[in-house]
Amino acid sequence: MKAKYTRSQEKIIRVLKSLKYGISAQDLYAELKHRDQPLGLATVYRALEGLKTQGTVKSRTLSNGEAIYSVISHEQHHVICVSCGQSFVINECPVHDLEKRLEKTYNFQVYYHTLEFFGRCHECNTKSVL
Amino acid sequence: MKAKYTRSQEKIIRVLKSLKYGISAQDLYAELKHRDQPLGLATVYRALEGLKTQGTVKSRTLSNGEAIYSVISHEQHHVICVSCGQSFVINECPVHDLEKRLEKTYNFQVYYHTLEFFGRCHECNTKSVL
DNA sequence: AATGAGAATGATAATTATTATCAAAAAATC
DNA sequence: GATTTTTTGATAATAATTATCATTCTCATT
Repeated sequence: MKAKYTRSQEKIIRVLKSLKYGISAQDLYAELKHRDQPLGLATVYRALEGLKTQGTVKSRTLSNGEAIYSVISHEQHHVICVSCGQSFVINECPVHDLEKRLEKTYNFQVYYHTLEFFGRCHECNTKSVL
Repeated sequence: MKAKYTRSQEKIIRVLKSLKYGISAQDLYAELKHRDQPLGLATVYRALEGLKTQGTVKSRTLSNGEAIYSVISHEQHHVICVSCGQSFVINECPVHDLEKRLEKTYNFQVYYHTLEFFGRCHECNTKSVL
């Protein structure tokens, strides 16, 4: 287990920890510039990639292809409407037992998991929007 | 609830049902051509989008940004190595109770959910690959 | 302090999946 | 059968991500 981060990674961790929700790489790039801690876009991507493989940061990919990054800490899952795209956060999570079992069965070290429910929100359902 | 599909959508459903695992839009496009049922690429995307909002098809997005589509039927979740990218299929799923509860709490119609565990596989862990 | 090897960085080009556009073809409706 | 609407396909446009490569920084060793 190494624990050293590059300067870029440290900047990024600081920003991520200051945010309540995840952020895209592009927005992170803008946010760093805004905080007078600018990093090249390529560096942002590289640093995030590194943090991800080290298990410090997690990402979930939206359906438009952009990835949302956040530090691995508080569990936070989502309910997403396939019609309007709006998403709610949920905090319950019943998979911890399964997680433990998977680690044994597959000899796999689990860093984090994602759980997302897709469907239609009340509004889109009543509007019968397609 | 309408249930009519376009011709393209029917072709696509037929292919998806014949596959044991999900497939990307690009590969689906190639597969359709290969089966002498060619569709334009734009049509493939459009049809999938439609099937998704109707709740017939689900997708999960890989970290490289490409979306994997499959018919909503058998539950199938994944364990994914953040280092080598390999993924295993798991069939257990302990979230059905939660799902029912969410539908009530949020007045949300859940079509499907995704559950993915990210971490490092045994091989990458022992190799200490970064 | 100077040096030198290797890692990290940044500007930019290249890649790739997806979406938008728009005219032609097909289906549905009258 | 004419017309209106929907679907389709070729292709251009978009946008996120990755590759390239020259430059800069780190830091161990002299």
